[in-house]
Amino acid sequence: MASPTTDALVQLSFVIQSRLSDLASSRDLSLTQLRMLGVLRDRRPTMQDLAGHLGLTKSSLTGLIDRAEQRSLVVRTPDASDGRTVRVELTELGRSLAAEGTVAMNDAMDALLEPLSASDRKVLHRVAVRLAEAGQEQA
Amino acid sequence: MASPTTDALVQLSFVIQSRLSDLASSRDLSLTQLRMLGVLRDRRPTMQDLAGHLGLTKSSLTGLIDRAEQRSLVVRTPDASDGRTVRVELTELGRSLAAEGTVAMNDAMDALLEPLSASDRKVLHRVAVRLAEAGQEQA
DNA sequence: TATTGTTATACTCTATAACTATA
DNA sequence: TATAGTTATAGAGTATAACAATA
Repeated sequence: MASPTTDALVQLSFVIQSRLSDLASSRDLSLTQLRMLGVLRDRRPTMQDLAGHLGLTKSSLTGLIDRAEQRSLVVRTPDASDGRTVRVELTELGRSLAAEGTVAMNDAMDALLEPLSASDRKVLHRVAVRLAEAGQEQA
Repeated sequence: MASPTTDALVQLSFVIQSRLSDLASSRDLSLTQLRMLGVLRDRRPTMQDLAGHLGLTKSSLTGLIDRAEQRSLVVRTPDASDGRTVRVELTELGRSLAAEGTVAMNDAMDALLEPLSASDRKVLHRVAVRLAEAGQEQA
């Protein structure tokens, strides 16, 4: 048997992912696309950097950006200083979808956390920050 | 901007999913297949029930079980009392993989939680149980 | 008629390997 | 040669709609 804490944490992560997935697909986005839009809100990365942020190979990213570009969510722009490099940025449409997605995410998480006491929320916040940092460093 | 708590929780869920994914793919399983094996550890469900547990359509499940059956992880068995119904159960190989996966999951979660104090773990446990329950009821 | 499951089809996501263009 | 990105190819996962078999 899985330990009770393992089980609860894993289940919670599936609950969160499922909320995010629903929220994305109600806007005809995949979860990967929603993450990608989120990353681009404050960056104009190269293809390779973006692949790194999302944990994808460069060829996977090519396809992802192809589909997003077809939908006018992002554009590829040449890099002035290196002819091999391509930078990706949001279009206006992409930016508004990204902003909308962020609001929806906050609402969904607020709803999920609603049953918790203020002190539990505080602890959860602190613990989540710490674990997320530790987890991403290791990866 | 996403609220700090939303951000941390969402990131944490991605960290957990990524750990689980790694753990699954090191055994040549997808995360969905690993979940499916976990569900079958203590059930012998119909195709439809299993689809419900995993949040998939019946046709998606047909493909998933086709692939798992080709790898001898599960078997389809006819239901004695209803000729339309198919039940799915683990093979010995599937059962040992499922058990191994559970152990690996516990180890991975223990490693992730290692930096937390005992009291933080206690709160996290209680909160995760509560949120996971609430989240799954709603779904 | 209603239910259970499969098939046909299509699309997204992902990867590996080979390729092109630039440095 | 090395790096950035794309293309070719393949397979998993997912869904919708049409179908077959059973109830």
